[in-house]
Amino acid sequence: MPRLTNQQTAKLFADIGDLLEIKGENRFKVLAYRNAADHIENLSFDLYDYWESGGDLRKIEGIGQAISEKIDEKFKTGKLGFWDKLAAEIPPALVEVLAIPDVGPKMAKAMWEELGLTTLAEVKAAAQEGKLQKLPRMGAKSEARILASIEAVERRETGRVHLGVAWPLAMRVLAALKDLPQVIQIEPAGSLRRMRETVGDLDFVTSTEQPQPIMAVFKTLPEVEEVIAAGETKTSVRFRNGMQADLRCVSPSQWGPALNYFTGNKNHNVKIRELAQKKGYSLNEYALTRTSDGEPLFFADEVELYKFFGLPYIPPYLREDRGEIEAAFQGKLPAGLEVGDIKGEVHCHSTWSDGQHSIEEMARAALAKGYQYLAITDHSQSLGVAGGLNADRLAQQRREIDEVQTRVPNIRLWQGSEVEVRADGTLDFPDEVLAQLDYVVASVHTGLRQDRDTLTRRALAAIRNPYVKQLAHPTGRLLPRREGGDFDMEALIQAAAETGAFLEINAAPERLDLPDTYVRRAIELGVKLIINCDAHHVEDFNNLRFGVATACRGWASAENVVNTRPLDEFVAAWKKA
DNA sequence: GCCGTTTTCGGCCCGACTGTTTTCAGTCG
Repeated sequence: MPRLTNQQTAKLFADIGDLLEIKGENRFKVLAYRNAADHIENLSFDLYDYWESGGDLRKIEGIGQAISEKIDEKFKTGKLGFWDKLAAEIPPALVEVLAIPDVGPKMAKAMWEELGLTTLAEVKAAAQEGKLQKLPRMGAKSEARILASIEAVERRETGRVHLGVAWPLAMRVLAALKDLPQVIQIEPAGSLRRMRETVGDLDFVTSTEQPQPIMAVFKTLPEVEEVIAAGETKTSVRFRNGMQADLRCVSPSQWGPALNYFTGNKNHNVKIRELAQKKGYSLNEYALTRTSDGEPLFFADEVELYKFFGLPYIPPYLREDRGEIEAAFQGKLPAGLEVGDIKGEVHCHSTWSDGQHSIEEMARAALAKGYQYLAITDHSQSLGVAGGLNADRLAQQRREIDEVQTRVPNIRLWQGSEVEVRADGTLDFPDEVLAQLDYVVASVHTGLRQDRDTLTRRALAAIRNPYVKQLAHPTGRLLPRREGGDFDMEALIQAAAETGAFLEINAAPERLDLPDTYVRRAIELGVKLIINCDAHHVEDFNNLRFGVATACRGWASAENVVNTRPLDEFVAAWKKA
């Protein structure tokens, strides 16, 4: 039976939720399916493996009797009778109609029932012909907006972007607003503040007594293409790159709940609100209100808000409803780590292969970051497109590294290599060449479409090679869209735990690989993690914040990340079992 | 459909903004 990934299983139940909503099913039932989908997507282990080895599906939050039976049926037979029945009632293509911004379940249902439209293309054609206006509560303006949304979807402008796009944009907006005299506090919120690997919209929250002048500047930023909505306290715009951004203004006394509310994620907020309810309060984005007499309590910051519930401060990167509230109650939140904890890196490139800067420039840039050590790991011979080095050139490069070391003595330099794991599972250099290198990184760049067994065998061979200290970007994914190879990640993580090989958290924003959910699993199994920028340019060292955030989102602390250790201790950690 | 230190039944988070309205439904976050 074809195995399903967590993402595929989650999509199945999310789609069921969508179709049930269009059908007009009880909204809590709809919510239950979406909630189950969210939890499945966030699991730190593979659901299919868990099921296959007899794990109790109902132990997973959000999964009860009905959904566990559906998972069982789907995994066992590859089919789901409930889905087939539902799909016969409601055209499944409506899921993509529902994905159009400004089209919700009511509209999708009306388009289908009254106009017979079931696909994105059909809705677009109808909008162009002015037919949508025949629907109730639908005028020319709504029709035009829907058409514009469809075109944006087709240009792929409404999807999510990785942090390498979202972060600099958010920083530019912040820079333009933060010094305005009316601004008391301002923060980016939403998934960017949580440092999620991809970001859909940008959210900004500001505390002020005078929202209008701030929103006026926001609306006229050079990046703004269109003002979508502009009210008393909220403005929404679309930037030229297609991203939407919201600015919300609250008074300073409301800052704590507001920042918390707009940071999310949604399910974390729901849990916090449930806590409020149990204490006899109702929480909104402005205040906590006592249900009995309507008396509001204000919080000037998030620390005070969490404290009210008897909780320590929960950092934004943990707020994903992955058990952080329960852990906080038990005093078991991970300590996390910071950019400044990283003492060196062992995966970067120079002009010897596809890097933009010389070894000396890279060394000086790393030193300027305060690093104690750096390994230059240019590509190996078979990666021709990236100027991979053969054994002869490696020997030449060794001489240059030695020279640079004498000129830049305050950082320890190593010669490494990012060695290709070839399609047949062998490494790109024989052991006698690997033995001459100070540090060996193994990477699977090619053949990522191979089947699960083949791919997994390749990666395992690399992990188990005695000279390989680290597996780089283990899944091979490229954000925001290309999924990684179909590796048996559980097997890779276990092998890393057994051998002492490091698993990389590649900090390049298009990778962030290991993904945070696997980071968490790796920590559970005692794997030593390592964060590298995979720098091809001196500026790339600034991506470290994304890698550190990914580690934190996977519940890491400094002790789980080997390159938080100073030089001697780091070298001591190299020993493999 | 899920869930339970008040419960196996009866709850399930809340507000801003828009468009087409004559007081509010729909969508979003």
